[in-house]
Amino acid sequence: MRDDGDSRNGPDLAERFAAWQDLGLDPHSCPVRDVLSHVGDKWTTLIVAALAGGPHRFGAIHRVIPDISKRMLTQTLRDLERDGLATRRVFPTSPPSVEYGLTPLGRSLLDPLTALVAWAERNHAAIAAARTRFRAET
Amino acid sequence: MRDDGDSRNGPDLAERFAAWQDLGLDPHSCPVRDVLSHVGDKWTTLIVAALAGGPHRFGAIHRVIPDISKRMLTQTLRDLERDGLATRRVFPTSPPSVEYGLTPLGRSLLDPLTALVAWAERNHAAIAAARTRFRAET
DNA sequence: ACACGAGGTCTATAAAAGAGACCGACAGGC
DNA sequence: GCCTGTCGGTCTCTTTTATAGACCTCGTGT
Repeated sequence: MRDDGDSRNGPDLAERFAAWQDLGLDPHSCPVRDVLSHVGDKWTTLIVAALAGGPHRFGAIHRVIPDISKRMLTQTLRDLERDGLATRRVFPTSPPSVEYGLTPLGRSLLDPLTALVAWAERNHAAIAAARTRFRAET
Repeated sequence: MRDDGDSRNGPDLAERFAAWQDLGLDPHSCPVRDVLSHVGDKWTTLIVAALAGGPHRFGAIHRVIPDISKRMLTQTLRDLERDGLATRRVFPTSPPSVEYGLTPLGRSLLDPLTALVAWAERNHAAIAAARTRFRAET
């Protein structure tokens, strides 16, 4: 816990960043980039949010996020399953139903994700204002 | 939806998510999606991390993130500037040099971003293991 | 005069996302 | 028995987005 009383974590992130570079500098072996590319993609966050309250079926997720194509929904769920963040359970009913849920690992992502979402909610007005200002200046 | 009371922030995110839907359900007007699509994109996080330690010049950022094309670097920096997260200062030297830095708003993003990066560092081994397992199963 | 480096832009190509038709199995209506 | 609809996908086609890399302008050092 390196709190120098300054409450700045900028240097913290900068330090880590420098460390990644020293340790190889190869972007392909950088786990942070690999992980963040997932977390950051357009649908992953939304789907994880949708599953945060409990397991949902494929159709239910689709209803909750209407503007995702089935193709992307399937793919994103596969990726989540592959990375151990989500579970996929098939019930041999007819028609078959499939239920997706978060693993403990997936649930552990909710914490930082919620922080990020909270930041977005706090600051979207400021961002919108900045955009308006920027457009006016050019 | 079941609530077994042991997942503290799961319901939190699920609640917010439900609230976004109640409040319009239009994904285009959802500020969180708008903001997260930025934060999540491949380069934004890296560039913000690179600027976390202080302002850097265009070429310096490029040297630190070698595998970004100039085109994407320019574009991502423009977006950060547009959204009020980064500043761009041109020095009339020759050849002209341009310095990019974070605004207070940009620095406020470091907090949640650091949390996310920390999560990625903590869990990338588990994710890699899950991937290996998944590949073996199929 | 020439090449060079800074900070870009432009173009051509590759990768990814989106729309939406289709599928296989079964259930219910007629 | 036949038609229709549902569920959880896959397949194909089109559009969007990213990448690589050539090129540009301007001044400077040699």
